[in-house]
Parts: sequence; C-alpha cells; structure tokens
Amino acid sequence: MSVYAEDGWRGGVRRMTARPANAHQARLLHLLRDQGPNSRAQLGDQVDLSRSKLAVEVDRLLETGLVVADGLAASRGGRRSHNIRLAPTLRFLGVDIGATSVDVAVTNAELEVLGHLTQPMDVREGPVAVFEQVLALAAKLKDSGLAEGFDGAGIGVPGPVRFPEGVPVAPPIMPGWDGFPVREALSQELGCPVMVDNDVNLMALGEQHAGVARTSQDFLCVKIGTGIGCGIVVGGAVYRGTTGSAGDIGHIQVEPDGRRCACGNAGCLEAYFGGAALARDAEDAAREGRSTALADRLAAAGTLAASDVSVAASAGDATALELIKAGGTRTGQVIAGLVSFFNPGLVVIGGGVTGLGHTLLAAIRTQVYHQSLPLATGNLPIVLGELGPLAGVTGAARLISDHLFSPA
Amino acid sequence: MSVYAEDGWRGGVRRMTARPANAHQARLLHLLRDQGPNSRAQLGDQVDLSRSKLAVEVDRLLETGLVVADGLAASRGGRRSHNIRLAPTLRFLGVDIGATSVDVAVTNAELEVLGHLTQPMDVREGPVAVFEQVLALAAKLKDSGLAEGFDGAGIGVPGPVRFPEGVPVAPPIMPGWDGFPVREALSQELGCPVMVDNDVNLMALGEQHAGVARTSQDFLCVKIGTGIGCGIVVGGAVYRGTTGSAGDIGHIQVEPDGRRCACGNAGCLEAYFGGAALARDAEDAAREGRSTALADRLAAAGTLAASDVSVAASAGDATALELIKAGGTRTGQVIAGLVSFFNPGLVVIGGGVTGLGHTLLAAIRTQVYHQSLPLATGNLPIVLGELGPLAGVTGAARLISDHLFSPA
DNA sequence: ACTCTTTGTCCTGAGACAGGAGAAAGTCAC
DNA sequence: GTGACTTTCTCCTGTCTCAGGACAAAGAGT
Repeated sequence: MSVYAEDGWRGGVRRMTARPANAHQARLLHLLRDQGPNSRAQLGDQVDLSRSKLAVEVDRLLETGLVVADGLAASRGGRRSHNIRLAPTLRFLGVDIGATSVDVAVTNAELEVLGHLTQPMDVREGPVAVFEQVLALAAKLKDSGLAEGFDGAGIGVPGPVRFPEGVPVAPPIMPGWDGFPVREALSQELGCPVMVDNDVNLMALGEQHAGVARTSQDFLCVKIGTGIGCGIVVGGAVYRGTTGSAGDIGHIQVEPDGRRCACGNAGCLEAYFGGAALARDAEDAAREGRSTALADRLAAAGTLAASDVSVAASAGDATALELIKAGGTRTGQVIAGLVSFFNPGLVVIGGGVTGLGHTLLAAIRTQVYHQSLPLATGNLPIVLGELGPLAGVTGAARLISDHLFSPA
Repeated sequence: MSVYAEDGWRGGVRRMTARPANAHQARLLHLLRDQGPNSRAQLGDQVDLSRSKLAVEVDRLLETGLVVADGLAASRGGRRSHNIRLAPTLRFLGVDIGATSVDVAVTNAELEVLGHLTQPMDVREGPVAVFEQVLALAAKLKDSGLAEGFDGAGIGVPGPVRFPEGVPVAPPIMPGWDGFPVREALSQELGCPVMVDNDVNLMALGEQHAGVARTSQDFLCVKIGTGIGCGIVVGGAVYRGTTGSAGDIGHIQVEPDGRRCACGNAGCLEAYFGGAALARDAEDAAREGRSTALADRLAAAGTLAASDVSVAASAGDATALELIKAGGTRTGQVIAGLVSFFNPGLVVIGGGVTGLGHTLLAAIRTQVYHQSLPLATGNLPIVLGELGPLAGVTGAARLISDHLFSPA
C-alpha cells in the first residue's frame, strides 16, 4: 500500500501552499476555475468590487502563485488586457471508486480532465487492496507526464460517508471499509489535501460543473450502477443528510411484500433493478429459455452482467428490452415519489447502466410523468448525464477544488 | 370583503416603518426575537462585533424605534445592564387557512401568541369569502385590545404557493384560489406587509421556532389534516422546491394499482389516509356494521369526521383503532422512503389528525423503523408536534418577522 | 472606605474601499 | 500619419468601518 513510499512522494512537498486569504479571493478563484482566463476588467464586472480593490486582491493572488498573468488578450478596441488564469501547473486527482471498478483522472485547475484511467476492481477486497490500485493508477498518470504531483485529491466511495471526517460509515456493499480513514490515509500517501464523498454526490457535482446540470440550483442525480443512489443538490450545494446517508434510495420499497432484498427487507428497488438485479434477472431469463441472445452469452461466459443485457437490447432482443423497461418503470415509481416530495428542477440519470440508454429513459419518463402531479412535472426535464464515466472524477476534482479555493 | 374599509384601517398608517439597515442589525433583531430581552453585553457575546460597533448598531436600532431600552436588569456583581428588547407594541398577525377551518392569532415581536381564534370554514368557498372571515377574526382580536394594528402578517394556505409573489398555484383542493393575489390583497386590507406560504411549511417553521424542532437543522414535518403534506427544512431554512410544490407527498403511490384517488391516479397515500379518507373509511365501517360506536355516531350526525374516529378509538373501539393503525402504516411506508432519501435528523408529525395520538405515532414508527435502513433511523426521533393548532399561526408570524427583520 | 467586577461610552488608529484622475496601449476614421 | 476615441489598468485620496484600549458608571463584597 505504498507505491510512493520509495520514490519519496509520501510526505513530499505540498505543491499548493497558498489558500485564498478572504472571500473576495475565493470568489475570484472560483470564477477563474469555472470560466477560464479572464482579464481584470472581466473579473471586475462580476464581483461587485471597485477596480482598485480588485486590483489589490488580484495582485495578492499573483504573489501567492495561485494565479498567473500570462500574455495579453486581443484588443477589443482599446488597451489590451492581461490574461489572468489559475496556475497552469496546478493538478487535481479525481478518484471514483465504484462497486466493480475504479476510475482515476488528473485535471488541471479548471477541472478539465487531462488523463483518465479505469480498471475493473471489487470494492469488497477492502480499502488496502483498493488503495494500492488507486495509487498505482495515479502513479501511471503522473509518470505519463500529466502531473508532477497533486495539489489536492477528491475521492468517491460507493456508500455513506461522514463527510467532515472523510470516513465511510456502515457501507452495506463494502463492509471492510467501515470506519476506514480514507481521507487521512490518502492524504498521507499523496502528500496533499483530500476530500471524501459518496460517489453519487460526486456524480451530481460533476454534472453540475460540466454537464447537464450547469444551470440548475435544485436537482436530483440518480445513479444506477451496481446499486441505485441519488445525489441531492439544494440551492446549488450537495445535501448529505444528518448522517451522510441522504440519497440512499436503493432500499425504498416499491412492492409491499415483494422480492427479498440483500438488506433484509422485502420489495426494495434494488431487488428489482440495478446492475446486480438486472444481471440476475437476465440469467434467469436465459436459463428459462426466454431469450436466445442472453442464453448464448451465458453459455459463452458462464455468467451475465448488466452490459450483456445492454448488448442484447441493442440487437433487438425482446426479453432484454422487457427487462430494461420493467426496471425503468420500477425506478420511475421511486423517482415519481421523489419528484412529488422534492420538486426538483431537473432529474439526471447516470451511472453504468446508462448504456441502456433511451429505452431506460423512456420507461422512467413515462412512469414519472404519469404518476407525479402536473405542477411538479410540468417543466421537469429528465435527462441522461452528459459526462458518462468522467462525471465522478470531475465531481471529485470539483470537491477538492471547492475546498482549496475557500479561505482556510 | 372589506371589514376594515369603513373604520379606516385600509390604507391606514403603516406601523412598523423601519427595517434593519444592515446584516448586523438584522442579526440583533433575530436574537432579540428568539431569546427575548438581552443586555448589550449579552448581545455582544453572540454577534462577533466589537463593543463599540455593537453599541452603534444598538443605538441606531433604538433610534428607529424597533427596539427599546426599558429598565435595568439586576446586577450580576457589577454595573447593572440595560434591558434591550424589541418594541413591545409590535404586533404580527398569523393566519392559517386549512381545508376546513381557519386559525388567526396575534403575536408580539417575540412571536408569543397573545390571542387566538379558530373557526370552521371551507376553503372551497373561495378567497373572497374566506378573506372576509379572516378579516373579521383579525378585527375581533384587534377590538379585544390585543393590537392597535398589525406590523406584518403571515398567512398559510393549503396548497402550493409561488413564494416570491405570494400567490397560490394550481391548488387541487382549493380551485378558486389559483392565481389569486393573496399577498397583495391581504396587504391592501391590513395595510401592512404580508408573506404567504404553504400551510405545511408554516407548521414546520412554527415547530422550529417554538416547538420540538428548536435545535434541528434538517428535518421533516408531516402534517396530516384533510390531506397530507410535508414541510422540508434544509440547513435551517424551509425548502420550497422549484415550483413551490415540494413536500406534496399526499399523492405518492403506496399501492400499485390501488384505490382510485381524486387526483386521477391510483394508490395515492391520500386515497388511504388523511382526514377525508379516514372519514370515508369510518362511514363504510359504520354502514357495514363493523363498529357500533361509529354506527351510533353516524346515525346521530348523518356523517362522520376524522374526529369521530378519534373519539371512538379513545373509547377503545377496535375498528377505529384498526383504521388508525392501517393509516399510520401507510403513512409510515411513505415516510420510510422519505427518510431513506432525505436522512433527516427529526420527523415531526402534526396536523388535525394528531388527535389520533399515540396509536397513530406507534404505527408510523413501527413502519419506518422496520423499513428504513439503520443508518438513517439509528438516531431518528419521530415525534408529535408540540404546538398543535398554534404551530401554523406561530410559523406564519415567524415568516413575516423573518422578512421584516431582514435588510430591505 | 476600598477593591473588584461588570457594563457601557468614548476615542484613536488601522485597514477596507469607492471613485476620480490619469497613464498605457490600443482602434478607427480621415 | 494624426487626432479622437475606447478600453484597460494604476495610483491616489478621502471616507467609512471597525477593533480594541482607556475610561466612566454603577454596583457587590470586605
């Protein structure tokens, strides 16, 4: 678990030494992050500060090295402006740990993904084994010349997190992680500040930063992967709940006295849909001879995954389509309830199962629009996420940048 | 519709002319409202301002007449302090319009209810008729010497509200109110600022101000009256949703293909519970001879109300108890889903049906604790509201005081 | 009578800040 | 090329905010 112990990364120099000294500077950093390079004049138009005060704060930021002035912009009919931008050497690491895979990416200060690696993995192997892989992937990205080191890292885990401490709590699908000091440990290894959150929340942050939710203040982000979760954004900020388990919708009941669920209850959404349930249903269908396409895949591989259903559906397999539609309807049932309750301005559907695409989306939409009240659905877009596998890592980078770009 | 047009109240002098000039003053007003009289020193301990700056702001507030200094407090071992308090002449009007009744109350600046009147009423009579009653009740309170006039009024209506404009939108149970300019109209009649909100949100505000939710930042307030709604408080503030319909949980589906509901769908919570459903179920039970107690009441009155079930249950009637338990279980089903999703720190149960008391509460608790995940329910109190019929009017007073005690 | 504590007032100096004046560096019309 | 105009950025000055020390007021305790 210490890929970096040897080459001296551990406990190495912290690269980003400065933090904004006040709210004005924090505001400026956020503007530069979200909009890219700006002139002083452009910044001034957005921050409600006098030119003099703005100049002072920009100068101070330049002194810290957090931002740089490089080159002059083209004239717009007068004196040319200086390009103020975030330090081009800043690098954030985004890590998205799923149930069955891990994504790692490097971004610059504007949170553009410069490099991205994915690897199959099983969270149940526990934090030590997973960390080794994460660090190896990070090292590979670093060695490919994308970063000389990291100024901060965000990491998402597939379960509830005690956010202030960055520690998973009672995660059902990753028992070995309970109480493991993720933040502390990763920070030690990387030698930089780290923030930890639920993977679903990070997907919401990612879509908010660079995806479909850019202009939304109140929205839901439903992630359908191995399990099903929901990121909640209220007033532009992620809402995490009292104990960090908000958005845990996989175990909402959709059928009284329905199928047994791994959680011990009956009729949970996850007993009917999600990667795990879908794979199981597909195997059943294959064995019962309801789908030759699925049966062929099963015979070839010995086991089926959600992606097999996706492939079969694309090929027009009726049973596969039916499975997706049924799952979408179940999911739509739950989302309809959430829409009535929360009255969001947008619902984003994402996660691994988005490969199921528009069949799934159509089933969800049908159910929600049919079941929720018109006032709540009247102007409610239900759309697929835009960022795919980059949503999580982008959100992770945004999480840590939000932290570092705030006054200490 | 103008009880006051004659006696010159309409367009009369606005009593509270001043508003806080800055955030510091607003903070001080809120402290004085929530804690009662304070000395300058006590205020200073809570506002992170220097003594000099504090003194300046207090002096300015004294000049405006919003606060007064009356008398000296007992010595605590040194010089005696001046009691700084909100102007004792300030009066707020709180109005809570329910489906079948209206509550009106007068409070002082500390939001203590000085007088309170209730009257049966049917919202479906429309805004004009209801306003007449509200104004008559307000006049009665005024004439009894509790107020010489009102500095502000809050009003709750049983349906979604476009909050910034104070206008009901598409309210299912009060069709005549759609788009009626409640804020504007009441403000004209009373000659003071008015804020309008959903009745459920006001109940949440009331319980937060003076009831069981005093220390909670994130909680749900489920109001079971004629219909069923839910107030959502996030980070201490009421969340109203994108179109003002957040918390509309009465039409969440609890039974796929279940009972038809007035909304056009099937299996809604309100088709199974709430004052209206309960009364109907009780009548059915009476007619079918399942309860002599209820049958007697029905014979006597010709119709049954939820309160009849309450009375029968108190007398030990098994069928009445069963009805309450079944309704509580249904409600618990929905709340369990909301708890998983929202992970609140507290759930408050209130509304007219709280007369059903602990039978109802027990059924809800059983269902929620059984059905939601342990992490979300582990430390989750589910309690009855403390304020009863005063929750709504207290919340209404708080709504307008929050508004008036903020910088203009 | 004396000391100590608490409360409240006054004063001064440091820093935050807005906005005017003007320098720098360009475009554009002629 | 020249002059008029625009845009960007810098510098300066006067105003306002504010913290904290000194001090006055008013009481308790000995």
